[in-house]
Amino acid sequence: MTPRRRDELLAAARELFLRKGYAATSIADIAAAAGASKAAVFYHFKTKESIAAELLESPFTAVSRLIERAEEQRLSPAQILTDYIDGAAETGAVFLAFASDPSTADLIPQYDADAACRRIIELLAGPAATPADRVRARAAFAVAQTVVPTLQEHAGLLDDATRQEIRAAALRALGTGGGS
Amino acid sequence: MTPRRRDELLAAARELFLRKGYAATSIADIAAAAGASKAAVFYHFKTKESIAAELLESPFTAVSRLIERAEEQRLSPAQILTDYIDGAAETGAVFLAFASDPSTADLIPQYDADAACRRIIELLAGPAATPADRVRARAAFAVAQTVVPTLQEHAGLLDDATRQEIRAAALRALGTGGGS
DNA sequence: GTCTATAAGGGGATAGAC
DNA sequence: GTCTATCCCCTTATAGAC
Repeated sequence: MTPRRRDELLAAARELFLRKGYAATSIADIAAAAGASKAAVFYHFKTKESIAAELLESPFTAVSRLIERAEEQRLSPAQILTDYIDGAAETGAVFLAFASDPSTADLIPQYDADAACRRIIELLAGPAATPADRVRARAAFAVAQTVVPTLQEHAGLLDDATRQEIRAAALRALGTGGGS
Repeated sequence: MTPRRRDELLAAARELFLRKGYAATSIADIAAAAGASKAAVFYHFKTKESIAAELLESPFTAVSRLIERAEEQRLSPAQILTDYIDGAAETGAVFLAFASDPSTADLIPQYDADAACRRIIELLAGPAATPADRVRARAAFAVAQTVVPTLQEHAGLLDDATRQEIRAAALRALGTGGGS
């Protein structure tokens, strides 16, 4: 009932997609990293794409929900950044890694990480944003993205102090007090 | 004497590497984008790698020289960030794009963009850096990297005001006055 | 469920005509 | 210099034995 192998393959795929990118990772790479054969991969997953889709599903819906809440409840930039950073830290930065991997553009149309990022930046910039506002919003979002390399250096774990430090830097980059 | 075709191919390759990433861009893509055949690409360039190497050479040496100067003359974080952003804006952000494309890791050992980025972050963090210092240095560097999407939105041109805005956001993220 | 073997296609790269 | 045609390997994906 518990297909352990499947999880090992999924974990191997995640690690490789994060380190080498989606396009540069082959099914053979994934199989070898999990100590299995290529055919085993295709027994557990229909296509290479579907592996990416499975890895991305939960992180992507988390970000989507954040965007919805931000729009409906008019969350402040500080709240958006905090939620985004916490979510990224918890889901192991898969969303960010895929969003910044150009070879995954248009891979899974339902999970358009790039569009989600652009929307978040718009929300950070505010309703009547000037070009300068957008530059600052992009800067703040870029700081939030540093959870990826930070996670990699901290062996997949982000302590609270580090998370706060990233959040503070993002807010400073945004250049506001963080209020509504 | 002036092989125009070569420059067109180089320009097409740059555009595609930036948009889709190195691994996801095929020789056929490059040839089609320049209105040529695959064989034409291999007449002008020995390998696909060599195209990347040629695109990366000038931006990489610019960054290398910045690192050398920063080490020898003990440049301040503000000076390093300013130079880096200006250099990135001038070289069309090729360096940054390759540095953030995971599929180019170890492509050209001489041009290790990732190592260069880590070195710059160390220099920004300072000699006796705490973990928090490193987080802030990474944040500032991440802000500098936003020249990539910003250039893309501004059709390859960064006006002085925008450049200053990015620079200011990076310095705020770093959390210092920008002094020595 | 996992394997070996293989099909089908795309990738980088070459040969040779023009 | 540029093309068409081709080579060969690697990639995704499938078939079928165990």
